[in-house]
Amino acid sequence: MARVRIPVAERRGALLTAAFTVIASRGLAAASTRAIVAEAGMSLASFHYAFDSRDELLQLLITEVTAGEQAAVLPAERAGKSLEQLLIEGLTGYLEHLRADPQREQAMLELTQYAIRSRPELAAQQYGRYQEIASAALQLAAAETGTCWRVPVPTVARLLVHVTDGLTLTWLVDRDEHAARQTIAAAATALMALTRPRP
Amino acid sequence: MARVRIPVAERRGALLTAAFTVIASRGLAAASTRAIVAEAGMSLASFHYAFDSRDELLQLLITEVTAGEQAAVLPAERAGKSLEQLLIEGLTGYLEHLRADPQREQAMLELTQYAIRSRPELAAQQYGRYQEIASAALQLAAAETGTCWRVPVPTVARLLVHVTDGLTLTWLVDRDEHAARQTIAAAATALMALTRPRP
DNA sequence: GTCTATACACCGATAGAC
DNA sequence: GTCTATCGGTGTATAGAC
Repeated sequence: MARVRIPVAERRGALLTAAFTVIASRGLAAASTRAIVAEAGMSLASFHYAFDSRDELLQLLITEVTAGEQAAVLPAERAGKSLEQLLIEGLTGYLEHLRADPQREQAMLELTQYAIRSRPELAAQQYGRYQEIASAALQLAAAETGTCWRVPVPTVARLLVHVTDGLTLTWLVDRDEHAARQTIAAAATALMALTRPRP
Repeated sequence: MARVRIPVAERRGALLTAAFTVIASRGLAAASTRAIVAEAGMSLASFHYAFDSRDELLQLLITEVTAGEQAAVLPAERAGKSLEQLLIEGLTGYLEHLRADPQREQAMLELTQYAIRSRPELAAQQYGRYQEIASAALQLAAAETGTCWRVPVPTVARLLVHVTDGLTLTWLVDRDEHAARQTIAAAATALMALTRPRP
């Protein structure tokens, strides 16, 4: 092994990255401490120098990875577009993100389920963050298109998160891009029923 | 142990049931062959007499459990109700089903993710079945309310499955029944945008 | 056919040399 | 601080008595 002194914070970061890589490529069940240190090129003992336990690493991984989620739902170029168009483009952008790295989203799902069983409050925090991101995007999109929501924005946000979750699960299962695009268009049309022009 | 001869088919059934019980209560990761036979009150050797491997049992469990899914989405009493009302009642019925046995749905999710990694075609079959059930329910509900769908029914069905998946995941995470009901109402309103009166 | 006993790989975690 | 070596435990699967 590479008998080199590495600051513990850096080691922890490397182990977190390695753990996510292993989970994404081979699943949470295969993410043993040994598999993680092999991925990171460290010895097994270094793992337990940086973390007390595998469980501690996984819990930290959940919070880290959730915090890193970006509001990728809003398209960059928004001028002159309708809200329905923004919804379609936003969801399509998410689909592209999913297609570009399916294993990443699958890893997120596995971590969520692990969290539900072992640390429910972490899972709740993760979903709270998703809903905040969705709320902000929905609010901004409405504001920029002279529209407002007829039901409370958090409720629409929750529904939008349902749609992205469903999109993720179903696409991971059947990889049917055409059906996914059709569904996105239908979802956007449906969501428009929850809006009205700004008075 | 209970040195009694049991037909192999019966043993397989008992092991499948026991496996699902263990997965629901303690998670797929905890569903070792030892845990399963303990739940079933058998010896470990009986497991490998009935199944070649743990993996074979899990694959069979996925197909069995999927086939047993019922179209619980349609309310029983439908006369004189609007389509929107039917959608609300159907989704609320699903929420009640989820609240009554959360661990069951969590087990289904864990099995789905296992299938995505190990036998994608099984997962695809599972979701295909969900979409068929949803399609049939949507078609019937529209027919009974003098309505028709403006987009292809399979597309609406896919969206509806997204909503139930999202409902499941988010509710398992935050157990917020009030928010779930608000979201169901919003989803029903939104879906109505995909209908028109029958000509 | 059904059991007990066991083989053998891998797990998380730690002791102790350096 | 970082390593190698090893502990005690559990995993899947099987051998062999009955």
